[in-house]
Amino acid sequence: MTIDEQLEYLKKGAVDLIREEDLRQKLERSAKTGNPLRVKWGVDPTSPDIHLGHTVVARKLKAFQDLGHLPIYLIGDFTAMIGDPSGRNVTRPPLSREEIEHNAKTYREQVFKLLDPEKTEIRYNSEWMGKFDAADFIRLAARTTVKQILERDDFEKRMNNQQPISLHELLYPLVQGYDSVALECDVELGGTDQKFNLLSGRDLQREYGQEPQVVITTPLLEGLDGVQKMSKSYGNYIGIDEPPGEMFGKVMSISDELMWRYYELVTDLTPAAIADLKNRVENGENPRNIKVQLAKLIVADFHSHWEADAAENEFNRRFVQKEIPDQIEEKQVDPGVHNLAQLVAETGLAASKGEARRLIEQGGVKVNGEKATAANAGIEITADGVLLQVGKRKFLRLTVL
RNA sequence: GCAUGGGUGGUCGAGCGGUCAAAGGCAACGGGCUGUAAACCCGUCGGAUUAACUUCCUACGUAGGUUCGAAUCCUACCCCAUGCACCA
Repeated sequence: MTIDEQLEYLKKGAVDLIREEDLRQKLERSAKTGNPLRVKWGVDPTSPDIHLGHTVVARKLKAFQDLGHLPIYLIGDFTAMIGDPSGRNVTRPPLSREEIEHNAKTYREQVFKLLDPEKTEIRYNSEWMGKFDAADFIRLAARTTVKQILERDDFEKRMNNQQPISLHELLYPLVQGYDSVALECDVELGGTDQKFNLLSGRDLQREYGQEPQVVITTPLLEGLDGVQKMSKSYGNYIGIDEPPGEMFGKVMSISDELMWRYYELVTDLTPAAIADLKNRVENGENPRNIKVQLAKLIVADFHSHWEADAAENEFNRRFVQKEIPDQIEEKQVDPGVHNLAQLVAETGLAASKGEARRLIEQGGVKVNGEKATAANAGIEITADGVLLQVGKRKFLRLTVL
């Protein structure tokens, strides 16, 4: 690829590229000297799972890797030990060394579903931040001004909305920025919400006499609800560790509109190919088909093609032909006659007896495939077992103890 | 420390003595329809209890109080925000 082509490739889907000219220079120099660019992606190991939203950035990292550059996967274990700044109302408890180590490990495994581990550097910011003493920290803090830090969009908003900002949050951009100094990064990637922090790396590198890194931000992927950004705490995420069937189903549950966003951000399809799909829908093709294709692409990315096919088949059988799944969880109960609502609640299919009753009244509960009508019906659990279904997705086979 | 304004259900956010288990939005859940776990429409959305109209309990920062009656008024406390306190 020519430098121009590389630039185009790296720009795809990015929101900010600061500055393009700097990136061009770095690419040119790298091509000349043969030294790969050092490209950092920092993650916060407070929650152990990577979801689809993270992969938007990870893909960009992979793009650099594919061009022969060096991804640096930075695990922010030091910052994690202090606590999490993004927990706006809830201050999450600091994690222990062991928890962080554990999370970092799963992170590593997961990210290598996308990246080539042989060509990736994994670093921890405790390597250098852990050696900082209070004096070092104060010296670092002296490199910036309060006003500069408060320019960060979300700080400004929170100031205006009278929401609290604790002091240590102001230090985060500094620590994150210093990581770039320590790693001598050429490029740093992150979601658009990271823009300020990434830029602060540029500033600090300049302060420390280094060439400032290039900053590339990627859009934040909306979660399944299509409203909020994908995040574990909103429960609207697709974890890349999830089983194929689950993953497939979740993709199918996003709205037709949102699916385009997923195509753009988490698949390798070119803009032209996506435009083509859109065209097909406009010309009357069922968006469902296009969504199935998306679901398969995503499942195949993190599992395999055959598992993607299997997930599709399973999905069709269950939701199109409304058959019951092959694998059903079993639970043992005492033999004899049970009150239905009670049973549904006790087995965890509903959160409470009241909810169970409501579900039954609304026709959401089936016993052996028959819609249950009376909440207080007695049902007998025999040696043959009883198949209990709540809604379309929850199945449970009850057998005698 | 003082002053002012706040703390409401998963979340945002109304209510400011009774008709409040608490409007409305969002999220979630069930049903219908369909092209799917999409869109749309309908319903549900603290817990227990009754076949059911019901009844009971728990809940509006915490603890008390006033009142026949409190999320709403008073007192104390806790927490949050903003401002003031220095430069006279």
